[in-house]
Amino acid sequence: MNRKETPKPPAQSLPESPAQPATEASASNLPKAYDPSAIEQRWAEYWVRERLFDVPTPATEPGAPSMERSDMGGNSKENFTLLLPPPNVTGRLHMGHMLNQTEMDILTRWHRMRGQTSLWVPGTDHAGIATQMMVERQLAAEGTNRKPLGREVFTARVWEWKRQYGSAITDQMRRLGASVDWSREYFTMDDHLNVAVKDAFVRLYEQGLIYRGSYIVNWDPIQQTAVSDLEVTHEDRVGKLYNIRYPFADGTGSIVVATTRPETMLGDTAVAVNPADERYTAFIGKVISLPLSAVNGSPNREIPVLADEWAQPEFGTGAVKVTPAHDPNDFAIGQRHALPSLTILDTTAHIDLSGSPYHGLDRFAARKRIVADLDALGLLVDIKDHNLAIAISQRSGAVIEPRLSMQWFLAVNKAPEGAGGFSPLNTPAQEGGFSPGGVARDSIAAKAIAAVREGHIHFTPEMYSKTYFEWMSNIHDWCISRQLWWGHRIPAWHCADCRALTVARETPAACATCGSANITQETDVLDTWFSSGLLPFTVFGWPGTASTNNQQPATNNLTPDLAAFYPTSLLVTGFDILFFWVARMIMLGTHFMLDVPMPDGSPRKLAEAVPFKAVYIHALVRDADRQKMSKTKGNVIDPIEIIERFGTDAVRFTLASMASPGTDIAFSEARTEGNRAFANKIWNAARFLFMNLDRAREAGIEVTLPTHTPATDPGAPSIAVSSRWVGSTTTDALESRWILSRLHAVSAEVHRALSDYRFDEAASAIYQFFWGDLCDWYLEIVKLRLNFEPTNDLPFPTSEDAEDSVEQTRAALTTFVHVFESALRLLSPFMPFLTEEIWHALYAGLPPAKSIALTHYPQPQDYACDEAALGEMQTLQELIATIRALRKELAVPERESATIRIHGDAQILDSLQFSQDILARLARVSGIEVSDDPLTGNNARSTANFDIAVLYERQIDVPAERERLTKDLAKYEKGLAAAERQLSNESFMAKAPAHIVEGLRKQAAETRTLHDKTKAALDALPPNN
RNA sequence: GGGCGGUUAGCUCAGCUGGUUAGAGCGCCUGCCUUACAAGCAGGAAGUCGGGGGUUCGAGUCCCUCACUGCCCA
Repeated sequence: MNRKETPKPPAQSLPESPAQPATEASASNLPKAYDPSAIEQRWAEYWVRERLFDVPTPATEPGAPSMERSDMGGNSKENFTLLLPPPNVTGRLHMGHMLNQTEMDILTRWHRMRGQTSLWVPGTDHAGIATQMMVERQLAAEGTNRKPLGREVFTARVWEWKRQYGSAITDQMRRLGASVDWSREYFTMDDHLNVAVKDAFVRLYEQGLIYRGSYIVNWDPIQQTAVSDLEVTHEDRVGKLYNIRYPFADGTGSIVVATTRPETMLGDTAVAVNPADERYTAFIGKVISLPLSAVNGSPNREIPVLADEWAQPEFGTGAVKVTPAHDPNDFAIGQRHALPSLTILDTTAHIDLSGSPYHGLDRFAARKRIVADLDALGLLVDIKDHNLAIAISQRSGAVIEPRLSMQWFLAVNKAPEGAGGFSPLNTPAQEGGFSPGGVARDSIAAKAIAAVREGHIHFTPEMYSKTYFEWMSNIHDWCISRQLWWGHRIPAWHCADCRALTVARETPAACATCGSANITQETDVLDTWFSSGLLPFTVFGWPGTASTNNQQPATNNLTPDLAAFYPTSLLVTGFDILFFWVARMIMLGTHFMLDVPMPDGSPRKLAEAVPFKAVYIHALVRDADRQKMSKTKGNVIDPIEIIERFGTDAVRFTLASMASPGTDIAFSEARTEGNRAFANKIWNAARFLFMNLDRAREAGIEVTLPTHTPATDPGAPSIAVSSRWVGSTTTDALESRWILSRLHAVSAEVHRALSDYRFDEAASAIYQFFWGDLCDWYLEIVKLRLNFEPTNDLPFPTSEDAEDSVEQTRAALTTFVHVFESALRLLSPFMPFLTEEIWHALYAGLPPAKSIALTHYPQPQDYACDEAALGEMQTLQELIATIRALRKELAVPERESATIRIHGDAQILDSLQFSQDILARLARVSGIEVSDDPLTGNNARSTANFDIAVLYERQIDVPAERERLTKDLAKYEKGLAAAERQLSNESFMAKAPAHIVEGLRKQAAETRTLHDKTKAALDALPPNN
């Protein structure tokens, strides 16, 4: 490899010269405690600068062998592709992002290391309202607003804002170590994406799936735009229910209506009662003189009483006022009865009724005045407290004002039309309204439902598919227009002469209907989610017709990138955008991509038209008290601040280890601290390794570092070549055979866990292995084998002994360094910074690959599994633990050695013979006596396999010992009783599977032994004091 | 109102298709500065698996029911 491309030597650990021998990784210049801040920035920059994770567009035709280059690491042929859910360009990194990106990064790094072409595409979203708000806030501070600036100047300001601040969140991402392909970074307002959005819009329009019409929409009076149903939240509040008397025009009486919004009475065009409500049947058809409705001194308007099922007899008085222009339900009633719609509120929710005394009043001020005036007229019957759900705009917090206005809709339940043909308003469905006729076959929604139902997209956790179906089958047409200036402007032009619409990809010169040049472009922009819903194929160049340099020419819209990377493998996201984004990507992806042929030219099936094959929905990150983080509560945890305190790796590891599907994460600083300790543990294990490599070098012992065969493809992982130590033989030391077997097991476990998105299980398996197995046991034992002054330890050294000792040290150190390097690779996707640092230090500036992230991920088949070694080691561990516990109980001073006496079967005694040195070191055993008889004394303990005694004069704490033994005895008695009950149960013996019965028998026998031994020990105990 | 979750050690959470005596991290108690690591080492205590009922040879796991709690939709 090109040495110039190796990173600048880490300040902490790498020697200045990159040309040091491999074994010169040195412990002397590594600080005792791991300091993440000293290394993270450097590696984050290195990964980006060296473009390590860029994936070029495949040069060959799709499906060619270059994409299936590797046979290592199991089933690694398929590409692994995923899209980063684009954060808002206005955003700042929060814990949700960090969890999301940690999970994606772990998976991407894992797949990459397994040899798959792994492409993770980053980008940011232009976030219509949010971004417009940022700039409007700036303008407000300057004492102006967007109106006097005009649209062009304003959008230029937004672009300027984006240029200045738009990379804040991606800069933060770099800090997380996200292994994305930065060369493919996009912004949803990029030119080529704009081309794609326009193209998609025009196609949908031509298919008759986009229509324009006047419907009730959720109107945000602060932003002065329509927002979709999804952008509205409902809050339960205590409001008032006003009962108002409406007198009949003929003076024969009155009817009392109930309403929560009296100010809208100015726009009433009817009163509705239920046809079955006998109280009112006589009134149907009567005419009301609507109070307060007079304008310019004219008489009050007259409105009818009509019958409609929607009026519920049990609600209020059973009679409801109907305001079609300001209530979705009333609008529906208006449609049914052909009522006029009277808009009495302007876009800022002020009364707009010239000549009325209420004209110009804000809706809430108008309410007060109207209620007071009604009261004065004696028409206010009463006011009651009433629980109601208030619709709030998610963005601005404004109370939504349902408003009748001209909007653009995407018909989701309608089959597309063959070609062209705008069918105006033939689907009078609307958001918040009623979608007639269910879901049409071939409709956008139908395909999206089928994609999941037929298993082409799989949700994890599974239950989210239920939520998805529930929503999809009740879906309304999607209001896609927004009255904003920032966003993809709708490619439609209005003709001032013939009023026809011209919808086109390129700005037309004249009206398509009458040829008039007197045309103006639609001022509305598209809902941000419309453009982000297209991303899974537009980021890969669809439709392939534009001439910008990012674009690839394509026939039938199949660009080389689409051929190579579509469908993407996975989407990782939170459930909060399941409908906003996930469902819409599925709808738009299946709709558009079904028209794009497969690379071999065959028609694309639904299975290959989906935008992704799997969706992993992750949890919400809450605070330590399980409270949802919110700015108003002030409990927001800033990931950057946490990272600065604990290090990125520790935070990543914490999130991963708490990420079990289905449950929210209560972010715990204590656990983060624990994982920082884990990082430190690894750091120190590395120091220990380096120290011994130093010593070996000084002693002239040559140790071969793990080699990696360089990858032939750029971006492909190197393969660790480990033949010497992988095939461990029975002549190798126990701890070697054991630790390799553990590596075998943990590799398998991590593979399984990550395949199931069980980040928690994968993290815990690695943690357990690295700390529990490697550090606590293997490393302690290997200390025995590392003998750099061979002759000193032996009473009568011979040259042969010396050679043996050197060989033993070399073998041990070689295994150690290989095991450790494997463990680093295993951990790397979870803790990329720490492992990168240590790995480079190990190779002393001459690493066999540019990054540990480009090496091979440990696979079970890389490590020999030695069942005998596992069993032997387990017994040894049990022996040591028992001796340690006994010593503690006998209060043997920590540093003092003691003789033990053991009673056990031949196998145990046999293995003991080879493990004397281990016992000596790990349990401070100075001598071993074998006893033919069982041991039950004060200083003895029993397990199912052996009895052991520590020969030490000091008396034990008799009462404490009695308590312990009594407790144990009770436990054994209980267990024994349970086991015997089972074993004497005929139906159990008849029906339970053999291995269960066998297991229980064995267990019962062991418990019996323990019980008897414990009983004996208890009996042997002298009386208290 | 409709739907979907959750309730396991002091805290935060695992526990796969029902199967041997329910696990982890943190915290807690005790003893150790054993030259990789005190962000450490060793030992230890701690759970009637929300209540009740049922199915089963066998239930933390399946079913019913109640309680509490969270979320989504209206």
